[in-house]
Formats: sequence, C-alpha cells, structure tokens
Amino acid sequence: MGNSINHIDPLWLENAYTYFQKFLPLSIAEMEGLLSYCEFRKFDKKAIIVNEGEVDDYINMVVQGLVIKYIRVKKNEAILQMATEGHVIHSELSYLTRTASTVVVQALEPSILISISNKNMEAALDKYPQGEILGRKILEEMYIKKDERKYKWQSKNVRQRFLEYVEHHPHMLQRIPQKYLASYLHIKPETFSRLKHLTRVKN
Amino acid sequence: MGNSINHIDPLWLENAYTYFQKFLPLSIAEMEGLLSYCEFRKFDKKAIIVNEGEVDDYINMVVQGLVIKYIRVKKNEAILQMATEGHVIHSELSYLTRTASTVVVQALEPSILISISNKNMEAALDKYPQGEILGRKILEEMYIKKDERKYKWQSKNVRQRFLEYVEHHPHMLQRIPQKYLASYLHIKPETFSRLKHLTRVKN
DNA sequence: TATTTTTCTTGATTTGAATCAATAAAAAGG
DNA sequence: CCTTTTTATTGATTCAAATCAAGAAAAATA
Repeated sequence: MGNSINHIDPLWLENAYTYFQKFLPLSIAEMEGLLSYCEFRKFDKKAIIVNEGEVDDYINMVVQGLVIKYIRVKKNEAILQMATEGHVIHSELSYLTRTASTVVVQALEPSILISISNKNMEAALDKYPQGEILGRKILEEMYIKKDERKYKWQSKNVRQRFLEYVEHHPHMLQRIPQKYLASYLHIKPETFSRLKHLTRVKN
Repeated sequence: MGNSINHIDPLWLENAYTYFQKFLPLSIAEMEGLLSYCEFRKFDKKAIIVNEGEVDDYINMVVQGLVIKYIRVKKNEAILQMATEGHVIHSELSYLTRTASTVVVQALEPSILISISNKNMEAALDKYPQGEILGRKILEEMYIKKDERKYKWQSKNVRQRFLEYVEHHPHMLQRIPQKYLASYLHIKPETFSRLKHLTRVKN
C-alpha cells in the first residue's frame, strides 16, 4: 500500500521544485513549506496504487519509476496514461468528485511518488493563499494539454499516431511491454508489431 | 461584432442562475451581483464571435441560439463543439493563456449570449472570494466532461458514435446542416447519410 | 536451469469506413 | 420566382486496420 519514507533525496526535491516553478514563482522556503504537506510513497513493481471502486485520496508526482492508469474492460486493460519521472498521475475524476474510481492506477516498475492527500491539500490551500491559484493553474494546464492531445489525436490515422509516439518517446519501447503502448495508442498489438518492423524502429 | 443589450429577460436570468447553482449555492442577490459583471450580446446568423488569430476576451453562455466552435483546415472546418441554450462556449486556450485563438467561434443561428470579459472576471473574483472557487469548479467540470467524452469516444466505432449522438440529441438533426454533425463526429458526410437511412432516423 | 506463462511476430482473410463519382434535393441569393 | 450554390444521397471501388490463427521469442516462476 505504499510505505511512506522519511528522508528526502535532494534530487527528488529538485524535480518537484522545477515542476511547481513552471506555474508559480516560489522561494525554496515556500517550496519546502508546501512539501511539508506531502508524503513520499514507495511502491513495488505491479503494486496497485488506486483500485477500481476506491476513492483516490492523492495526487501524485512520479519521482522515480513508471506508473500507468487504465480501465479494466473484460479481462483486458485500456491504458489511459503512462507516467514517468516528473509526471503527475491520479484518478482525476475520483479525486475531484470524491467518488469511487473507475480507473486503476498501478506501478509497472518499482516507483517512488510525491503525494499530497486531499486533506493536506485543503490545509495547504488555507495556509498559502497562492495555493488556490497554483491549483487552478495546474488544472488549466492539464485541461489544455488534454484538449491539444484530443485535437491531434483525432486527425491522425494509426500509422501517424504510432510514428509520432515513437518519435517523442523512443525510450518507452524499451521500458514497457509494447502491448501497453499499443493499447494506449488504440492499436492492436499485431498492428503495432507490423508498424514497428515496417518503420525499422530499433527495439 | 455583437451588440450589447440592456434589458435582461427574466428567463435568461433564470437560465444563468440555474447554471451557476449547479456549482455553488448563491442567493438571488449574489447572482445579480455576479450578473452585473456580465454583458448580454446578440449575434446575427453566421456572425463570427471569435476569429482565428484574435484573443478571446469572453466566456459565453448561450441563452438563445446555436453557436459552434471549429478549426479551419484547408477550406473546410473541423467542428469541435456545438453549443445550444444553457451551454458554455469560448476559445478556451485563447482565453486561459491570452494567446491568439486557433479556433473560430461562430453563431449558426441568431444568438444571444451572456458573456463575461476577462477583465470583469478578475474584478468579480476580487470582490467575491467564492468566485475563485466557482471558477475552479466550473473548470473542473469542463475538465471532467472532456475526459469522459474522450473515454467513450475512443472505444466506439463510427456507427456507435452516430447512434449514441442521435439518441441523445435527436433535435440537432433538424437544427443544423448534417455535414456539421458529421464533422463533429468525425464521420464523412456520405457515411453519415448512409447510417441515417440504414437506421431509419426521421429527418 | 527448466518449465510455464505471457508477449511478440508473421501470414491470410475480412470488414468498416473512406474515397471517387455522379445525380438529386435543398437553401441562398438575386 | 428562377438561378446559382451548397448540401445530401446513392453506387462502385479501394484501403487501412481488425480479426483469426499458429508458431516464435521473451519473461516469469518454480
């Protein structure tokens, strides 16, 4: 269920700092204040972070490892997101609306997350008035990114989606079983394999 | 470019009130306070509300009429949203980031909108501390809706998308040229026509 | 390391929707 | 109202990706 760990690796802190800086200029002190509301959580390979039916209490940033989000659909899973170092992942709908999650969040590699609970988020927002603004800005960015992704997505065929993905995430082919990538791209594994060999992508 | 109109039809006020109530309990007085920051704008059929390259200053709720949002792509348009009475429409990316819009927002019927400008939004947020919360909640809803739509969308084939759409929006077939519906659903007009006749949808 | 299970590859076939094409119907404009 | 332009229908054909199938490779587990 994710062991909290106490010592904070300076590298992780820096990652988190860089992330928040994108949205709001924060001093190191403010940042540390914010981080005091967070937990570091550690998960084994294949550990389920949020299961179907649970309410997701956390927003997480991946500090180390690889975490995926998917919906189960008759024995198979449809991959919705793959998050590596520096990315934020959680069951958005469940977190925002406090309802049972319809998605599963799972570590595919041994992973370390910086997590902030719903409760602590409220507390942090109370203490830091800029927090509300930060929260909104992060939400805006998430929203816009989603929008952009949808535009692009819908105008592309399977081959184009494949090519664009491997161009932008060449490392992922080595890091994750390709059936997950295929699912994420809404391509059948057979087709994914064919495209890979047609386009001479080194595996 | 949209004439502001002064008298406020009680029906419109009620529509707006109902909309905001969904997110935050407001008294009539608070609501009227909020509305004092808004403008009512009237557009002719085919009037362009926001053009490509312009910065969108407004968030709009359709009070009467039909407004679409699309991107131009070599002489054609790809429809991204169709908004009727009670729906909110604007160039989200442009409004949020204050950059040139890549989308066009256009009235397809003579339309009346309740609009709040960026500037007035800031002012309202200053005056009404709950405004920030309202804003975030609306954004959350927009975000979640988008997410849900994407999930559903991607798992469905053309026929299913068609059937679901006409089931939920039977009136739209009479209200808008079907090439727009086809575009919105990412279906070619020929295919749309065939599906319509195969499934005996009354036109 | 050997065995089982999962994932990947490759071929043959099918199929849903796009494309091409040509006419009909409807809407817009004078 | 008639003419022009836009939109919708219907048929024939093509094509990209899914499906079905079976064996190979890789990974997990004992």
